[in-house]
Amino acid sequence: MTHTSFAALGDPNRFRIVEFLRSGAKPVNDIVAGLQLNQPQVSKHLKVLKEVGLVDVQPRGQQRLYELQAAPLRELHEWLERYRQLWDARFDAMDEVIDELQAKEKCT
Amino acid sequence: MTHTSFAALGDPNRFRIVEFLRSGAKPVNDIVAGLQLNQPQVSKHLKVLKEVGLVDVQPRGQQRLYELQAAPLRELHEWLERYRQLWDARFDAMDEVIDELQAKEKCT
DNA sequence: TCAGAATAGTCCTTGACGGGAATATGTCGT
DNA sequence: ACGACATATTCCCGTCAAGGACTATTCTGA
Repeated sequence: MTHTSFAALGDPNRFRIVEFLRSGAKPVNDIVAGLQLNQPQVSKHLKVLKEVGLVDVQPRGQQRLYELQAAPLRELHEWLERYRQLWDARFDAMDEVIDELQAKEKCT
Repeated sequence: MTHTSFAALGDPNRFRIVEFLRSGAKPVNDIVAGLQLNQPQVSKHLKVLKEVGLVDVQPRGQQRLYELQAAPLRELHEWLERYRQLWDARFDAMDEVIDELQAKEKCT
């Protein structure tokens, strides 16, 4: 569901965590140190982000690597695409370009 | 701020209102009827959406037309673009295309 | 100016959320 | 098995936001 992802990103600290994870998977303590947050709250926020699918965990020794997941972000992006006509004057032109790209794709 | 828009869209009913407004500006009562909500809550949600800039009002007789605003949506879209590499294999190719488009733009 | 329609605001209650502090679980090295 | 480290969970509390019901405002038409 799109709006649950929005809700998760609506919290300032979770938003920061997501931005922090953009540069790659990180263990909890990196987030704690990088964003100056307390460890328990980071774990709690990560739990929420995991529940909505925005991140996934993968154990690495005694630490857990949290990594952004493509699917929900792609979903949000697609949702916003449906509103593109509201601001993008080149909307139609852009559409054509995308079609061209996809056509090229099929040739490979 | 991007995360305030996310917060506003995180509420299920506000999300529905935004989707409902995608087809164009509408008076409050249309939203009330279309989404089966009570009028006061719709007004309250619209107030929130207005505060974060997602909608704007324009009086029309005794009713007020609420309309989606491009700026915040474009902002969200741009924010998500920065995460595109996470899911879009054609990311680099797409980047080139965008550059080309912007180059053409300057020529006009 | 009065009635009625469209919308906004207020008061209240309730449930959810975030933060802090302390504690629990789990894992590694020795 | 033990100690140290990394992370998760629990409890408590204060705050905030959403919905319901009611009321207030503003505009229109007669």
